[in-house]
Amino acid sequence: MTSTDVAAHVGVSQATVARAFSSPEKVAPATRKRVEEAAAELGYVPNAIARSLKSQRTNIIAAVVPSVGEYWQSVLTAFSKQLADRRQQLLLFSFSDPAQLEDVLTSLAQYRVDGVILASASIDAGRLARVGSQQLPLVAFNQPAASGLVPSVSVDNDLGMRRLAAHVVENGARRVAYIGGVAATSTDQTRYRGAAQALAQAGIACPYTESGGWAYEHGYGAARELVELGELPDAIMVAGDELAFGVIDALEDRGVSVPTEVMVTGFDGLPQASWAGYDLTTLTQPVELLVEQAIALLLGPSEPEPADIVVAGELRLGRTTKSSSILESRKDHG
Amino acid sequence: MTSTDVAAHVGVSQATVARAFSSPEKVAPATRKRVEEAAAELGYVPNAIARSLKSQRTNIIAAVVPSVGEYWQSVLTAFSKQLADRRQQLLLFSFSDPAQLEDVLTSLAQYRVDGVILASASIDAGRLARVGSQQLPLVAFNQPAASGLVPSVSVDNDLGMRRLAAHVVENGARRVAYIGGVAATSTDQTRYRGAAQALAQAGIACPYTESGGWAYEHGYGAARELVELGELPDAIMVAGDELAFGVIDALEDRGVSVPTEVMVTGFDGLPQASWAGYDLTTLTQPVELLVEQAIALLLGPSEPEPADIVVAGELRLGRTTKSSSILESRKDHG
DNA sequence: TTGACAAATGACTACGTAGTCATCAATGCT
DNA sequence: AGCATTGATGACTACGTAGTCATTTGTCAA
Repeated sequence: MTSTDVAAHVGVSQATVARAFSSPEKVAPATRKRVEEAAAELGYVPNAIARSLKSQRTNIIAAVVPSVGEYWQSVLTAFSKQLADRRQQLLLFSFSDPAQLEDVLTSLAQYRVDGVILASASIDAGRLARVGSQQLPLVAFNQPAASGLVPSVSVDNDLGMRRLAAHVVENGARRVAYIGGVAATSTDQTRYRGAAQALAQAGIACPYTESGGWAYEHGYGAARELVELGELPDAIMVAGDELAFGVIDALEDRGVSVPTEVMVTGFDGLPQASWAGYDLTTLTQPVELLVEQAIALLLGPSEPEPADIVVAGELRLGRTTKSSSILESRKDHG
Repeated sequence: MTSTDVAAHVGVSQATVARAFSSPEKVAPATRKRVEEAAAELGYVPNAIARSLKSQRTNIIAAVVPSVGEYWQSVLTAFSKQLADRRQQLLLFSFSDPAQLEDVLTSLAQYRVDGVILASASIDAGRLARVGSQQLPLVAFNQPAASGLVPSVSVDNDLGMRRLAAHVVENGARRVAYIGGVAATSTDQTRYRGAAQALAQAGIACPYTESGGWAYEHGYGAARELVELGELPDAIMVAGDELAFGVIDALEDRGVSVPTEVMVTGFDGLPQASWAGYDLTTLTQPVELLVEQAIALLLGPSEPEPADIVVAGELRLGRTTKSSSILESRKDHG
């Protein structure tokens, strides 16, 4: 069913049918009505593929996202919602292994999308630069390594971790451990640096442990090791919320009470952080705002300049760092 | 950069360049090599939009999914992964309100996708039938109401709930309450019916409480009310895992111990159900398998027939229904 | 009444690709 | 040598739309 079919049915030209849909004001009301009725009757809907070929715009935004991880799922949700409001569609390219990225980017290139959201901590700078050198509008999402190479939107990892660090110090932590995700990623590095520097100002060291991933199990495993080594710190700062959930569960499984014996902080502000079961102290990322900025860069009037938009997150205070606990237990023992 | 440009550069016809990419075996190796080199040099990539227009296949599958909910996010992940393996892309259409569905389906129709996955409990049968009456391949995912109207793939809600019910009865439950999601959805109805019938066979009534949604907060709220009314049952069967997490947290917040005082079961088998913090007894949906079936129906050689594929889930036994507890506390009191 | 002008519509074409058919050269067979 | 066969390639065209330009119709003012 094409515009030509409808045209024949109504007795007008194909051009008029096309106009009735793409610029209705250019068609006489009576004609428009007849066209619309015929279209409805015949079940005609304009073909976006053909339109895209003609207009060189697809109204499709591609998102390249890791296929796992609570955080990325929530980001994706936000993108999908906000793009729908702007009548854009989301074409999803997910990958589980950075090695697949090459393939993904290749098939992405074929679709002539209007823009690309590159969201993953595990794309190295070289590849990033290569992708960015194409002419297609690109925005890196929460990927500190992108800075300078391609336009990017990120939460302020450094500031966020500093705030969290300040918070645990205020709450009496004197010995702090840090559990990271994947040490090779810039996100991990930036967050750790923020925490370490802030703690250093308070004269506190902050040993880094790599958990090897960003999932629950990684956090669980890393915390279990920490417990088994003995020497538990007053607080464990964790690089991401999902990791932190694992950390908390590992601690409590082994009879270590959170926050009474050890405080825990996360990072991301996932929905689950607010669940009563965890009630995690974390840095909530303003996901909706970040996504809004990313979309604005992509769909903005001009080509996105390689600017780096950094947005501050919001400190969420949960039960995992209740202030009294450590101080009191310190008194008990002192 | 088009195939024509490359052709001019190499000194062959556009047709040869096109062939070099779409059916390389039809091009002499030497020619192919020259074409590939020129393409690489010029940065030419075939235009999928134009190809789609010509071939009438987009290699794109649309997924219509609710924009919220842990369960749908995990389903989406599975689809995205499995479609990538088959060199298909996923075009995402999410909606937060069933009322938006009309718009979503309209814009979907424009994209001439190769198939549609309709995944939501909240599409009524009438609308479903209307969508199905289009000629485009469609599969309803976990949507019992679709039965007979459009091809569908679902987990066996009835059987699953029966198994869970049998399990809690074996573990000594005598009074059981059911917390549903949205009573108007067929998923909710099917699951409740399964539980109620299985329990009835054991002579146990199973009052239904609607929580009003499928999210954590809904479960939390419903359980809180149950506690405040007093009269706690031995077990609470919950229509979905995410709801169940809320139920568990609400109970424990109010000092009701799970499973010692009240057992809790979920449904879905979300990743979080395996997290140590919850360790929920639930029915794990074989999501990968369900997704595989759905894709097979869509991309299969023939038009999908309105068949209903129902796959059994797997019982996951967690700590939330540890057997001894209720029986022992019963003895203590008895 | 007629010229000027705007509104409405139609004819035509390009977007980039891939399939059909035709053409041409090289090879094998009698 | 002559002819059929095969492989490689080019010319041409359609896919469905929307923009350009030309044409027609209607309206208004001089």
